[in-house]
Amino acid sequence: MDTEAVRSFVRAAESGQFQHAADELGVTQQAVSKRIAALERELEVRLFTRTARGVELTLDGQVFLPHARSIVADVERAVAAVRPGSRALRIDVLGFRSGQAIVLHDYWRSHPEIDLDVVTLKAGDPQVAVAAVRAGDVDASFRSVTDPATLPPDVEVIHVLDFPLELLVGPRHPLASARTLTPARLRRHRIWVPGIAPRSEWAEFYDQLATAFDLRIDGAGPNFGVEALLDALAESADVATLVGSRDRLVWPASHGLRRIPIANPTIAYPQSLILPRTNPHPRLRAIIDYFGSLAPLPEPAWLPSWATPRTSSGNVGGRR
Amino acid sequence: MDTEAVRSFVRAAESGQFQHAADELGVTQQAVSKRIAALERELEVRLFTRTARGVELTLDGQVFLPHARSIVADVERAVAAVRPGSRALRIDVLGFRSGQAIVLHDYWRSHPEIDLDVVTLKAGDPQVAVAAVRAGDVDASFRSVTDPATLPPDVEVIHVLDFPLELLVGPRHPLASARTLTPARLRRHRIWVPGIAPRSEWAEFYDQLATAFDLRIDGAGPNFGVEALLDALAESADVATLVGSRDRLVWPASHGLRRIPIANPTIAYPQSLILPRTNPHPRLRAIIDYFGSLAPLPEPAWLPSWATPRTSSGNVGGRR
DNA sequence: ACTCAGCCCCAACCGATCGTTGTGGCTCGC
DNA sequence: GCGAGCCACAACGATCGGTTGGGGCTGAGT
Repeated sequence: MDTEAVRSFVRAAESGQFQHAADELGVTQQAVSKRIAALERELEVRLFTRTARGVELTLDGQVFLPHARSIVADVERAVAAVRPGSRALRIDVLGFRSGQAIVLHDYWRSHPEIDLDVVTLKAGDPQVAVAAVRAGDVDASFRSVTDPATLPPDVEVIHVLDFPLELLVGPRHPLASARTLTPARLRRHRIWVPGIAPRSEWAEFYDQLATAFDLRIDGAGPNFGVEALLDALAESADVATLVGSRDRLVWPASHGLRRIPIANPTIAYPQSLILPRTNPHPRLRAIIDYFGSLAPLPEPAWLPSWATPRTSSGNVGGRR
Repeated sequence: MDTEAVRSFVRAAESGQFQHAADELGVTQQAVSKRIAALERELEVRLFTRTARGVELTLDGQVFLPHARSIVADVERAVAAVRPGSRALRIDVLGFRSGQAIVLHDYWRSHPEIDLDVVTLKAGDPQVAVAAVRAGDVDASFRSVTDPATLPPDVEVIHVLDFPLELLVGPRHPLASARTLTPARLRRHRIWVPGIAPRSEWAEFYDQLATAFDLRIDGAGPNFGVEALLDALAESADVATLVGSRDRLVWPASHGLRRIPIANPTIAYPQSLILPRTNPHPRLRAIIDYFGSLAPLPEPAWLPSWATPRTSSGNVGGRR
């Protein structure tokens, strides 16, 4: 099916004349006639009754019209989403199930009129994200930035959210029945966070966390994927892991797993948005403001050394 | 834009290989390659990065993918809506603003998974509706039927709803400030219902109504459309009209018009569905049941002689 | 009553496009 | 280093999409 034909159909249905539709579309009336005929052939249905003064929708045409409008609108949105120049707001996240994606989805649900695209640059390396932002491939990248000074001067870093961590344990783990935990209670329990690259922000974060609360955090070992980790946790009586409270995992309930909040202090992982310093996408500001309006971290909170607790209005817009 | 190209894009994105997508679509790999290239040319954007082992979505491709899926789904729904054989449920109403259309819209909102199309056969003549139902052009027609015996035996008539009437008056009318009215209060006030064809169900209805309550109902005069009627009502100090409580008019508030419910007894206009006796659309039953579940008319109620008050389960499925 | 204007469809033509077959280049894995 | 498995490019025939030209139909105006 040719979407130009669908567009012609909509125009013709609106004006009741092929001629008029043809003029609007900049083609001859015969072309419109052929397009409609092709559409009718494909649908095996007559869409218009031809009269001496123009055309009139048949019943089937009447039914098809709203669908046709929907198709046209859909195509236009799709084109606008990728065509250079008129591109929708595009934000890079670490994964579609990550808390980053979840909060963006929440934002979109409360502002459905915003054309927002969420993508993942398949790279752990922050330099890739920075390069994509600078090149304009994405409008902003959701990352954790330990040291803004290492970034080039033409990107801006805004600390937008802190994600509290929760303990994820299987049913046989000694802490499984706790309603809530303090970091001190985690001492001497083995915490397994596979797949952490050395010298990454996560490695640094867990390093500081282990030191601060005297924890046993094990980042070694190969990463066989989330599924394997969950399976291992479900079986084990002594291994736990940490997850962001807003991360969406794959049906944790089906493994009998439990998520246990951590408080006093709350342990949070700080997240920033990397965006170009010049000509950032105008819609970005609204999203950053939205993040600012969300509930702040419960007190007391622990954050790694490179972050200060996000205040509702303090550092928005400034480089940290 | 060719929707086949979009479909190819989705398949290729899913399998990561043009070859595989081509096999599924029953064309050669070269054809898929060309289709994608055409898409990329049209969007002025690269959708895939070509690798030795297949293809991988670019950022733009990643953004385009959900839109593409949406387009494909949209097209499929549009085709299914009109293609003979696999057609969505289609119900004829008197007008898109009529109470009939409103209740169908309510039904659709509570069952959005049902593909439901609402159309209007542009004819007052019930015979046209009956013919359309018999021919299968529509699955059911929403009409008021005074005498089912006059209809051919292969259609079924089910009394599904009664629409209470309200008085519509301008601000200067003596009854304008009433909160509610009885039919007796309408006596000696002029009620104007233009555009009623002689010997139509509406004519018969108003005839019986006028006799029953000794009312002055004036059905004569040319009908210049709803707008003109509303304008006239807004100006006049002595003319009123009757409208269905669920009919949606064109911003009656903007004319300073008031709708005043009528009770003791409630005056209701009975509505039936005409459907084929053999092989009615299976989804129709659910809609009829939904109508049956709606609140019944408030008591006491007046109905024309050809109708009996609808009971919640009594006459559903039977010919009346 | 006749013409004329304004629709639409059909026919003929032409260039662009789509699909095919045949080839070549590229990168993995053996 | 070789072959398997991809994708892109080239050439070719069929089809399609557009245009011009012409004809039929209907309703308005003279």
